[in-house]
Formats: sequence, C-alpha cells, structure tokens
Amino acid sequence: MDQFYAAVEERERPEFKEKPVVVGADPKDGRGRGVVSTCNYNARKYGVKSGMPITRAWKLCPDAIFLRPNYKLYIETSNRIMIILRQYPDKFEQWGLDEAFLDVTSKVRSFEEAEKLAITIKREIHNKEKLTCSIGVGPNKLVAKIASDFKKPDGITVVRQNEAKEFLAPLSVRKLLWVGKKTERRLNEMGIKTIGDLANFDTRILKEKFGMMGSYYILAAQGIDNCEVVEKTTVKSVSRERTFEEDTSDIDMILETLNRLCREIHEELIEMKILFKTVTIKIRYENFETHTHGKTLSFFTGNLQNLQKTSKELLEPYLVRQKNVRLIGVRTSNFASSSKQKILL
DNA sequence: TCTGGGGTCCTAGGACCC
DNA sequence: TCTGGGGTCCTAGGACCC
Repeated sequence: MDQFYAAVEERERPEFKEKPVVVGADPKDGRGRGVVSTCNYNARKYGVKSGMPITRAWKLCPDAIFLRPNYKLYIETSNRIMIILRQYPDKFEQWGLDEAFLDVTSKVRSFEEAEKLAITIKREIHNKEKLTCSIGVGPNKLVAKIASDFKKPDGITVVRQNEAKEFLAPLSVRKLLWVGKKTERRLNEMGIKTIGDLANFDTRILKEKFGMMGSYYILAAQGIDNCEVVEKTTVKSVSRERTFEEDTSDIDMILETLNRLCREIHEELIEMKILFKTVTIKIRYENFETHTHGKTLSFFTGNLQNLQKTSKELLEPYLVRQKNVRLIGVRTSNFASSSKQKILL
C-alpha cells in the first residue's frame, strides 16, 4: 500500500490531502519523543521520511498536520484488503499491515497475464477502499518486492527472470531484503555499493564474512531467491514496551509501568488462549545502553501474578544503577496452547 | 537528527544429558 | 591425567522487517 497510514487518514479527512501529513509520535513543539511512522508525499517534499525522529520532522515542516497513529483503523482496513488479496493466489503471505506476497504461478500462464491480474487487484482495492498500492511482478519474492518499490505510488513493475539480474545490478545493496543499515555499511567498506558489485564479488569472502546470510546475498544478487510464499501462522512472542516521556529514576513509577505492560500482555494472551514459559524484560538507559534479561520457568503459565512477579525480579537488579531509565519492556515467549496444556498456577 | 513499538531470526556460549 | 561426541535447551545481544 502507498504511504498506508497517511493514505488512510487522508481518506477519512479529504481536506488533509493538499497538506503535509505526518503520522507518528507527538512532536510537542520540538520536545517530543519517537519517530515518524508514515508521511504523505506533501510532507516528503520537505525531506520528512519514515523512521525519522519526530522532532526533526517538526523542524523540517512545522506546519504539517501531525497525527497519532490510529492502529485500530489501520488494522481494520488492512484486514479488508487482505481478504481481497486472498482470493487471487495459490499461496499467500501477509507481510506487515500493508504488504503481501501472492504466489500466482498456477493462476496465470505468462508475465503478461500476471500484469493484467495486478491491474485487476489494484482496481478492486481502489474501488472498495479508495486507496492505491504499488505492485511488483517477478519470478520470486525478492525480485517482486524490489519491483513493487520501483514505481510509486500507484505503479506496476514487471521483471522477468531473464531480466532480473540486469534490473537489480544498478540498485543499492540496501534494496535487498535483509540488508539493513549495518550490513550496507560493511558491504560499502568492502567496496560493494550496488547489487551489481555484489554479484561480481568473491563468493568465498562473502560467505566467510556474512555466514548464512552471505550465501543468501550471493544468490539474491543474481536475482535468485528460493524462498517459498508461506503464511506465518503461529505467534512466537507477545511483548509491550514503553519509552518514558522523560528519562526517569522514579522506581515506583517504573514498576507501575512494568505492571501495566504485564496486564496488557496478559489480556492479549488470554484472548489468544496461550500459555507462556519464558519472560524477558528489557531496559534502556538514558545513554541508549540496552539490556535484556530473561528467565524460563519450569512450567507453562498464563497467570498475571507470575508474569508481574517474574518481570519485577528480572528488572530490579538493573534499577540500582546511577542512570536514568529511558524505556522498559516485557516479552513473553515459549508458548503452549492453553487448550492442550495442563494449566499450572 | 537523537533515536517508537511490535515482531522474527541468527549467533555464540554455556549448562546439562547420555 | 586431560579429557569425545551427539544432542537439547537456555541466555544475551544484535540485525532486520514494517
């Protein structure tokens, strides 16, 4: 979907359309914490981008409309879009709230037919939801995903297998899936800037330096990706975290927040009928130093007091330091279904 | 620039079992 | 004395995704 959160907000409030819209944290006149989730194209003209600190966005474009994300609305919209998409492929994989992979291999006979199908899908989404999206058609997930990003907004890009290598070669390595900021920097230091550079690089050295991912990058640079389109069905962890409005040393307040995060997790686990065995806390100090500390119990539980007591015990050793706290978080994992498992409290 | 929140997966070390 | 090999599970940190 194109600038999904911002586009949904514009749909609900058409008068926003002509203005820069930034969805994310509250900028609080330049003292706010957090980042930009999504912004519309009018805001991008000022240099605002997703992931940017909200204070920076506020400096770049103080007159923009700054909105807090309305996740309920985005999730509902996303769910309806995913229902539309599911009609078309053999295999379907949702990717976040606003992206999806559709394996249509057996539904079409050629890339021309695939492109027509892409047009049909775009039209249906636009008719039903008044939103635009950009679609990539490719021989595998990797190429399709990069192609989907090639022409935005409201674009379609088709890349056949025999065109894939040429299509990728001039693009930055950063465009590859699983090449983030750190890997990009490491590759750049090795003189690898584009996917073409990567395709021509010594495979032995890449494997040596990047392990399993190295092997993936080598194939990816050739336009090869054997990953299946597979729906992720089971949840592996449920977590909550909170950045305080100001760094704090108020232990009562920190522990109160911890209890609240535990309650929120507990409610979600009950709804999902899930028991957990592992609790992990997270703490970030004012200098951004971050630690996690976890414990696996000897039994599965869904009990709120267990969660609160365990997370408090895990967090306490980190609260004696002479440093203000920026963030705390709680995560539960190692799940069993409560309908199958014996419940121990 | 001053860095959210919800996730997944990988790595490396260590404990422990037979 | 100086010590194998297969396996599982746990822990902490980090990179990456949207």
